[in-house]
Amino acid sequence: MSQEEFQTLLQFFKVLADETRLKIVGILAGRECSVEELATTLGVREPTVSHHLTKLKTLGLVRMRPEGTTHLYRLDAEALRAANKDLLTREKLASLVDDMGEDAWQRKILRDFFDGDRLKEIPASRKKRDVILGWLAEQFAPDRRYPEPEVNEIIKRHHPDSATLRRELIGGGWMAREGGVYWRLTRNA
Amino acid sequence: MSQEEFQTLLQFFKVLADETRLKIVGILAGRECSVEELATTLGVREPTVSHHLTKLKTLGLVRMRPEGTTHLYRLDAEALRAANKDLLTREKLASLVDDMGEDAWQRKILRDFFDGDRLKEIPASRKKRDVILGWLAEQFAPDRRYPEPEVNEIIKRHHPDSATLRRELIGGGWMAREGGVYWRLTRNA
DNA sequence: GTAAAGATTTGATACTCTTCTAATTAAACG
DNA sequence: CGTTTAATTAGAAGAGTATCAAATCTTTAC
Repeated sequence: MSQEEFQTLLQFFKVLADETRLKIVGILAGRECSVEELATTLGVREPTVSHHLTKLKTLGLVRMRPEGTTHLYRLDAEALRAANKDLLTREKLASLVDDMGEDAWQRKILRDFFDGDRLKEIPASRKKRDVILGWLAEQFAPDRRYPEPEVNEIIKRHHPDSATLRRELIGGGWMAREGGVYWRLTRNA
Repeated sequence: MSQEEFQTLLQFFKVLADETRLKIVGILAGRECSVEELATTLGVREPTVSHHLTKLKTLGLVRMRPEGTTHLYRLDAEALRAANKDLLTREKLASLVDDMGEDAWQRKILRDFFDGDRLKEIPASRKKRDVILGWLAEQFAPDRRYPEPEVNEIIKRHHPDSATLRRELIGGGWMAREGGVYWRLTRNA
């Protein structure tokens, strides 16, 4: 599962989302630098630079090499290339949240529009109506055939306007009809 | 010039460096959503989602399509691909700060170690010594030849230990010697 | 071994930005 | 045209974090 991967990506953006830190990365892309040199170049104090460098180190973006008492930092080009590789493809992003589905929202819609088994009203917005129709379709067995009067009866358990809802179930592709007989379609996931 | 480009990149990271916002991008990568749907899915209030969506809009990462009174948002896949393209190559980063050179730091070193024309001491650290030696080399004309006594004399204007400094100038590649004659080298940039 | 240089850690302050509630706007529908 | 639904804007409270000064640590140099 990709919850960790999501957090990694988020951490990556957080680390780079600071002006000073991004400048440090830019400077180190060009040359090896000591902490003091970075501080004077950036116009900040050494502790600030140290602080930022530790954050960059957690991503593995910079490497340190001691020389005497000074610490020379440089950019890890390999890590940079790896990080940039497919950082933001649509597929990657979608996969990071694919487990966080639409369920929560759909449950809320059902809660909002149902009073027990009774449908309080038919939602005006298409997306909400689809949620209701999806639920309604599930009240029919997938492998059975229903004559029109039975369809109406089942719908009327939940809402009086069976004609409109029956039409919507057909038009939305939730159910099919041939002659006077109806059956439920299993929807494209 | 690339100051604007730097700010753009920084802004990009800032916008994506938020957990809620990154989740929104992930969700919209998979399907078109209303503000309300995003809110319930994420477990936050609508105004919060609106706030994040405006930030994402400034990057052009999301597009809005009104349907009735609801606003349906979707990810702009083209913008995403463009943003990801070479986001973080070393060359790109280096070019973003190439005008912010080492000058500030070098001036500080010269200020620290010089008292007027007199070099107070020879820095122990290699990088600092290089700055001093670079300055010292500039005291020699690039197209002249200097006998050793003259080299010593020029160095002694700034520091008594002409022997050490003369050796360092040769060893560091700042000057060259043949027989008893010295001349300045123009350094690799 | 003591001192000095350079870097890091600690603790405090200030600032930015997320999130909320409440108020406002925009659009559809009777 | 008012009413309702959905979204946005305004304003405030709170969390997170960049920065600094002071203290500590670590390594070299005399």
